[in-house]
Amino acid sequence: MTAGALTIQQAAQTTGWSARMLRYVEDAGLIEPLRSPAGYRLYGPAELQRLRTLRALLAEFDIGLTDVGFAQRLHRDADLRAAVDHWFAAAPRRPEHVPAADWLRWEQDKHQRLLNPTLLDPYAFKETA
Amino acid sequence: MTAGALTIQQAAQTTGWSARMLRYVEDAGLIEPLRSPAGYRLYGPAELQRLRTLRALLAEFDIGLTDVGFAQRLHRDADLRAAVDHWFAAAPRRPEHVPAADWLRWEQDKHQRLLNPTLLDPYAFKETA
DNA sequence: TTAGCCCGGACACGCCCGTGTCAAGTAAAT
DNA sequence: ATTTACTTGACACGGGCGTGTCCGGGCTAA
Repeated sequence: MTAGALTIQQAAQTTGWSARMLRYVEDAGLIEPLRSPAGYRLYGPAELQRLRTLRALLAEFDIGLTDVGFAQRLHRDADLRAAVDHWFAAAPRRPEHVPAADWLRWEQDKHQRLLNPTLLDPYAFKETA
Repeated sequence: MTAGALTIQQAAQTTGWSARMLRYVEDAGLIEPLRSPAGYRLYGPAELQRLRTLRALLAEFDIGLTDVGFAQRLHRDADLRAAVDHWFAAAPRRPEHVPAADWLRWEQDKHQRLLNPTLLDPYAFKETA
């Protein structure tokens, strides 16, 4: 069995994680090793490489496992990705060279323009209970 | 002043957030309203709309503000985005129709193939202290 | 001027994240 | 057969997230 895949302890020492964390990473859905018939986790070279790069990723950008988990969700759930992208697309990216006061006036003007009786009042709030 | 932009309390009631949360959302870097000369937050229609869609986003997908914050980081930091994408690209997306045992053998074979003396041993771990 | 908003800062509190450790049961190695 | 390693499950605990609340001080409108 020492042939092709490493056991969790060996994988831990070879990647710098702890065995506990390897299970935790698996719970997070990030790296799910194969199992032996008896249920032992078997880490192949691909998993080991991914574990190392994951470590580097977390360290280099100071992010958490949950962040990568969310990125994975973003990566897989097209609806979520679309919704988030759409939200960012609505960002009021005011140009830096416009003084805040002027931009406020422009915002106010836009508000007036938006007060079209055929549209809902943008100030209204309906509780989505 | 009741003309074009709403004060924090009004914005809160009109969007369903609390004033406290509006400040928190601002701290998270997600929605940063303009300020009056005296420092009062001024929420325009764009901010209000974004606040509402943000609420819907969090509720619909059961995600947190930090998740959206991370998505924003992903959205802005090209290096981070590239690193994360690269990590996902290395995912061992084994096809579902291949039995685990066979796939393990394939992995082992790949491991053997990778044991090229010109490459680093994929099992090696160097502490990046 | 006085009542009512706003500001930043802080304390509090419950819940989740990351991590170690321990326990009871099963598999592997010697 | 015994020791070692793996499994799941749990308790613990420091830190951050999400949120309310209260404070002391500045702004604003009646």
